Amino acid sequence: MVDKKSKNWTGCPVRFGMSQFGDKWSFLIIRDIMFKGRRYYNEFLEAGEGISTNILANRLADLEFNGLVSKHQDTIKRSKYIYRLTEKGIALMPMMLSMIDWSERYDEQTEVPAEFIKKLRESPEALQKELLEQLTKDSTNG
Amino acid sequence: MVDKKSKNWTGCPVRFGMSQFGDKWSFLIIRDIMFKGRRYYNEFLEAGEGISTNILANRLADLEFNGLVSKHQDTIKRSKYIYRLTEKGIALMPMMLSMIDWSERYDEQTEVPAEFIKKLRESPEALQKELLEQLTKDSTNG
DNA sequence: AAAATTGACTTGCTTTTTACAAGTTAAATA
DNA sequence: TATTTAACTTGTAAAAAGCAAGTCAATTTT
Repeated sequence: MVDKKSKNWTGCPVRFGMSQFGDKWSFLIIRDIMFKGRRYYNEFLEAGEGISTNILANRLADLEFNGLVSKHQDTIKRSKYIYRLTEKGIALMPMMLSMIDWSERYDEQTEVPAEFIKKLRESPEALQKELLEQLTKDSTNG
Repeated sequence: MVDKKSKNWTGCPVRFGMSQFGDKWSFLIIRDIMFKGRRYYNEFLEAGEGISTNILANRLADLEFNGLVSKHQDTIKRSKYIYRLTEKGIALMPMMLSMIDWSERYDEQTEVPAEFIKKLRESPEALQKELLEQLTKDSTNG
């Protein structure tokens, strides 16, 4: 959990960030939506890192509560819920890309595609625009 | 703790990042060194968020183990230890600055100085260079 | 030189979170 | 009508965090 109760987590920007999305699983969920096109509870579960169902539900609720993620019923299949990044969530993209850039440098076993990293370093604006379109286009649902 | 045992945390850059610095306290320690000029155990303790002594020791050890932070005896007062960011740690600056930029936007009670945020948005290179000099100059010790 | 203090932890114990397995519920198929 | 799918919830054990107190070496003070 990312702290809710406790004192005052506003003010300092790093502390504020931590209170909004500052735990491992939140980052991974944001990654899944932002870069992997995942949008359903099920898809997050199958992400590979093995998050537990209760933790996932909890983190999605936190992220929604903090306004980073929105939750809507799927219009076609009403038993499903679509999770999306809000504008506030999408605005984390530069931070996420910086992290990716860093990890590519320091993880010897990085799996970041060479093409992606090249684009990130040579024309970050273009890459960001591309990713943003992916996030926004959104296949009619919700 | 930021996971040590468990499977394979390399590969995915977000997952890798989480394994290297992916918890609240680690971020706050990095902030303290990077932006507040703190370098001693004591100074981290007094940071205001109230980290426990054992957790602080543990996180510093993790960060050192991961090569983000270095630890050296203070040359003047040998009972003290100086903690610094390594190059690898310093390389997180763009990510930290992106987070600060984001928080300034979304935290209504942000305390980021207007001057700082202006510089960050108008001439990020210059700001980064300034901050870097602060980190590198380093008052003769260690 | 002895006593007190500083600085950086470590230890023990309680509380809070996380992880894992199993169960529930509504909606959509078969 | 009976299954299956999708998204959770609940219960419980294990791990991590938080808190207070204690250790220990290097200063400083008396």
